[in-house]
Amino acid sequence: MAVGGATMDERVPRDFETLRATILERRHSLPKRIAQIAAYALDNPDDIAFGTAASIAASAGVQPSTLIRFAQQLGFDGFTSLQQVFRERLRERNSSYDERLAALRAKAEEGGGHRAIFDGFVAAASTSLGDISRSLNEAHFDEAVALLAKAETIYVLARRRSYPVASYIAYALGKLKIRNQLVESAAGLNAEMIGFATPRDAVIAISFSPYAPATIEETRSIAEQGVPIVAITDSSFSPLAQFAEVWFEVAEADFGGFRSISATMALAMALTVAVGEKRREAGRRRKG
Amino acid sequence: MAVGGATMDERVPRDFETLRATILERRHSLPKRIAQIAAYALDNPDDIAFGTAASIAASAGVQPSTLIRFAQQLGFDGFTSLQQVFRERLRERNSSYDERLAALRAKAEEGGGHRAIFDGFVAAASTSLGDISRSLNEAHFDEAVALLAKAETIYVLARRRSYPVASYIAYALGKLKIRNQLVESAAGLNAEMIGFATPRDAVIAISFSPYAPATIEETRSIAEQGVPIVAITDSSFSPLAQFAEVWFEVAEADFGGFRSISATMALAMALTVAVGEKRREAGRRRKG
DNA sequence: GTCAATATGAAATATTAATTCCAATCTGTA
DNA sequence: TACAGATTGGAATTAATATTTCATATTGAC
Repeated sequence: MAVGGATMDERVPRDFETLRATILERRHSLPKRIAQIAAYALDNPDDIAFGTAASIAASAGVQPSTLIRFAQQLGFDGFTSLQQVFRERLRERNSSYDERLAALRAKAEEGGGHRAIFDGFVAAASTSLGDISRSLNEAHFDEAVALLAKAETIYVLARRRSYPVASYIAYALGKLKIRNQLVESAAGLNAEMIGFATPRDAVIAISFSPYAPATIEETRSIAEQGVPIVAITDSSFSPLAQFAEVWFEVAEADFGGFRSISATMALAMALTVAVGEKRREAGRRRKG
Repeated sequence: MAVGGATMDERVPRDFETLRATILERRHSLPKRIAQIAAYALDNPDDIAFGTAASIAASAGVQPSTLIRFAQQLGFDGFTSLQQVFRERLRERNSSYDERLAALRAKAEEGGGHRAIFDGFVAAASTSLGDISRSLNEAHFDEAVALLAKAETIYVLARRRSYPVASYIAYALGKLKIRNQLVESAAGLNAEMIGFATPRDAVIAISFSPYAPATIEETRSIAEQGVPIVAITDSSFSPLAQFAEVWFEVAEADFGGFRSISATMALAMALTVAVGEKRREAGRRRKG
């Protein structure tokens, strides 16, 4: 019908930035209450995204009907469609890193030069760090630190892609004078090495899909000896999770088929240093 | 009524992480359709935040009533209160990257326990990535890639703190089917290993202050054989710089006496993958 | 100051969405 | 195989929310 068509003739802002620009442009020609809700909308976009017409109107100090008139003045056919724009904004913000990564991937694939590859890895690392920073469970972290701090020897277990992390942990533990054993015998003596572990020791096991069979097997075996295990892995379905006293799920972004390990590294370093701190504290208490 | 009180007694997850943990914990004891919506919720948290019960149920392939039962099983009194948790998550996420980084750093500095240690390492890694992203010399990068791409064997040389980077490079080169040799003989045969290198090979040497003497010594020795060297190090005064055809200066931020290695890792991965790309291209040209 | 046009408030209504209910189906057990 | 209990689907009901309407107030031009 023609009436419906009429509203479509106007340029209805489809994204937040356009909407924002439109509001700012018309700001001075808007009636008082409409201007009031307009200002509120730009100041509290999240409230518009999630609130109800009634709750938003109340917060802004106007009537719900005013809110709808505001939406209509901008060319929307009601509050609901105006709200969509505010919701879309949140969704996009949220996925901006993923999109950036996707863009870089595309650029690298179509031959955007080496710089694109480099940027891609930096972006993957940043994304992973952001994710882990949001998702780390503090209680688990404390638990893991406590468990590792009281271990006589910390065994470190990892293969393939995770091996660099293990070697870094071993290096850092060594610098902190914490007895540790990196399980990586070239002579094939891993089983024997693991055999020495007792329940007074502890294990850090690291493995990501596709899980290196050797890591799984060794973790199982050492778990059966009653040695407590801290696992760093990539999903709750990981075979490591079932053996572990505490486990961390780390989601690393990938680029060009290679996953970042920055988040895992950051977690590993934090664990190591926190264990060192805790030991120092404990040592001081014993002496003092 | 007592029924209402009963639901409040249970620990209702108030934040997304707790909710997530609760779901994962009960995952196996949930009925089929409930488990289905549970998996959907964790995979598509944004949809839960924005959708209606009907739309979400349809996307997940269940009935709206199932969605409500799911919420109730978790202790919420309905879908609406479950949804609040998902919305809150989006609001929190929303704060900008820089703001969060600044917050992390502040918190880490004022020493707020274990979480602060973790935040400190994340902040250090993020800072380092930002720095390298700004300072990387593209021409040097291209040069290094060209040099490495035409090598018969790539020797990788690093000790101590840099060793994890070397082992990761070796792993990645291996996956890309690029012949390489990680110089790390436990049997003390490094000198012999290096002896095989010719000017048709190439070296990636990584070392940061305080430079591991072995790395320096081996790099000198291999340079004298006329093998071209790409170095990753931390300043122009680095002893590695003088031997290298191309060298990168990487400034890593530190926390608690431990430097990040995220930037070095990102550079290493980018170099590796770029070399792989270049070889693929060259291969195609030769065949086509 | 009066009038018309515009804007606003508040309640009524229409719409949409969440929740409940009950019959049907599945699952495990005797 | 029969049964009880749990689970599920789908319609009916209830609650909530957006929108419309209309009376009232405000504004600006003459």
